[in-house]
Amino acid sequence: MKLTIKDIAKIAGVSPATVSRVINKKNKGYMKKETEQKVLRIIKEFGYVPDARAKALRGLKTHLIGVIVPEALSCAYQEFIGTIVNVCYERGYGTLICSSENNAKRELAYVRVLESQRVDGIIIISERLKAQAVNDLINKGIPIVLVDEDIPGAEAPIVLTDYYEGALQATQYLIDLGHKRIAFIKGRHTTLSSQERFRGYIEALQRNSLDVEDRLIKAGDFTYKSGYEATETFLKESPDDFTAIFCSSDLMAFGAIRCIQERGKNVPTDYSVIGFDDIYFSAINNPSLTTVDVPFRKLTEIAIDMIKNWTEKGKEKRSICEAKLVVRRSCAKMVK
Amino acid sequence: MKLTIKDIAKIAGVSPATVSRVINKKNKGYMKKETEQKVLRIIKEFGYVPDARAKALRGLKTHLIGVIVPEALSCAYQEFIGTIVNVCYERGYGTLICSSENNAKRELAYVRVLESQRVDGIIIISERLKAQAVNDLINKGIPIVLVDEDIPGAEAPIVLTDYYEGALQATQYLIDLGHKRIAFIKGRHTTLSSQERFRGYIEALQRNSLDVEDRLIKAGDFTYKSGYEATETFLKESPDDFTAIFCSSDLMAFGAIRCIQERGKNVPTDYSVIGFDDIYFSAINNPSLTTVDVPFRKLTEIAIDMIKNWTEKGKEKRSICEAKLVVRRSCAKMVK
DNA sequence: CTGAAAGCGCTTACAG
DNA sequence: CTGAAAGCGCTTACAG
Repeated sequence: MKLTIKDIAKIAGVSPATVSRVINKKNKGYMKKETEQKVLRIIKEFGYVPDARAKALRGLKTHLIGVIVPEALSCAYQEFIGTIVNVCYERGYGTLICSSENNAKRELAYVRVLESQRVDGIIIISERLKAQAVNDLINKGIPIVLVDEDIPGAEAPIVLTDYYEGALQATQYLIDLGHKRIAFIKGRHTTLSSQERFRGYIEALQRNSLDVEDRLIKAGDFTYKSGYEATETFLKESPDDFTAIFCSSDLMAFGAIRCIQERGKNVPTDYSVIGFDDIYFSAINNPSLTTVDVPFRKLTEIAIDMIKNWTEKGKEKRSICEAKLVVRRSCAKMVK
Repeated sequence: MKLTIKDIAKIAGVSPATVSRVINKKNKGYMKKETEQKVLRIIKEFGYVPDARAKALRGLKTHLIGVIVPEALSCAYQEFIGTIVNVCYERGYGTLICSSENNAKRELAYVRVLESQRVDGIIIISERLKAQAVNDLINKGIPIVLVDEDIPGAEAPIVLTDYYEGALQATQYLIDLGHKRIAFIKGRHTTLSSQERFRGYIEALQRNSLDVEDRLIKAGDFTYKSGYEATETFLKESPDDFTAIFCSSDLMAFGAIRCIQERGKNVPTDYSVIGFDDIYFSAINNPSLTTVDVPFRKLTEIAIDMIKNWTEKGKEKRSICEAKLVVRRSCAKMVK
């Protein structure tokens, strides 16, 4: 038995328009107190909940925000998703979570879903979406905010984290600890995140007049496994050529640490390891991980506010959040 | 410039009805091939995406599923959320993620949102929602599936994991390893999950004629911190009275392990530790964690299929999934 | 202070 | 094979 505004109107002996006004608190003060009370009582008694779709059809907001992330089962994005859900709730939005699973087709399918649902805005983390697709959406009046990845040519506001500066600090921290030969494991290098982290590493070495050595730089893809394997190679090829490893993600850092430990070496006394992201587990790991914090909540709040206060010229907004070094116990001073 | 079906109809020189038929592949074969082709071409050219809300208003499905979890920032639920998003995609649904953050008011607010959005079904994990609220929803025609927590009196199908059997196996595993004094740390004990895990532990001890000792049983709340603290107490009060700890969650197990390690003892040679959930990090932790796997994907698939194939009598369905012991390296044979 | 009527963007019998 | 018309559940000028 699904109730409509007409049913409530009939029961209350008023018109649907009046019920609507009560619900939306329109004509406040102009309405007879007793009419309002009666309608309110009946709504409550019968458990009537207005149809948001009908409302939205009339031009009102859907109060839904769509989110597209690259992966739903990776730690960092999971924390991001959780944070978005919470911030959306605080701002009065429901959250439609979509994961492209790094698949362009799937991503486009989700974009269509979000468009057809007429969400009030979309937060996108994507390294493969075309500028054209983003601009089409914006031209149709759907606010889009890019997070973490820039899409050249897209006329959408963007919220970034200063990964470059974060990586610079992390590397400098290792250098200050006395490390001169610092290995680096890249993330999925098609991403801006990975490129920026790498850029910060290089810059720090150069500022300190340290050599950038190709054999101390390996490709990875942000996963535990890739961190483990890259470290395995380092350890096999040049075990005495480095004293620290900077990993582009915490997960890779865990892989690196595990690999080192399994070979009977110690972190941080034999090798220092530093990560990036500061996921939940970094504080729990043994040794706890020194890493660079990505301010998920801040990013989310800015992105949602951009959607909430969307204006035509808002398209050009660019916001950059700070990434802070979090010192724990996976790095030690060089003694020799 | 937002397009409607009328715009497309006008451009194509046909009626909205015809456009609708093309989109929904109605009257297949009865339609002139060239009309169909033309309409399709124009839809594509102008990037027209039908309004799902208008469709739904006419009585069609929204293709949206709502999910209510207790916490959005806890590891196990994050994996659950990620899995649900993926399974929903596979089954053709968008996913509206809601987190009650263990707050009854917030949970009810979300229930209203999901109802107002007229989702095709709701998956609920809740220890506090009233049967009345669930039944109201069902009577309004919204399919509900309860997961993990039973709500007595609710006339909704339910999908459970056999935590009792899982805990029984885990405890038996420790006993078979030679452990006779096994400590236990409960989860948030208002949950069925925690109670069932505890019940399995007790049953295993009794089957093996081992004493159930109150001082070896402590309260916890599933978190890392509570696992750490309970272990701290065990170690202080009766360090020689137990040789293994069974924790009601992996997170608590990590806390236990960390606490033991910080006191200079070893896991598993001094104390064996076993967890529950098998979250991603369990395989990565050092030592890797022996635990009981909760089949998230299976649970999700069953729940979504129940929604998809909803019938009146489906309300009585009950499905119980198996929880399997996953042996890793945090438990060892007793030597003394 | 309140109601009747139009209309949001669709789909679907009903005609033809 | 296709169109005109009604209606899904709301809100909002427009009247009164």
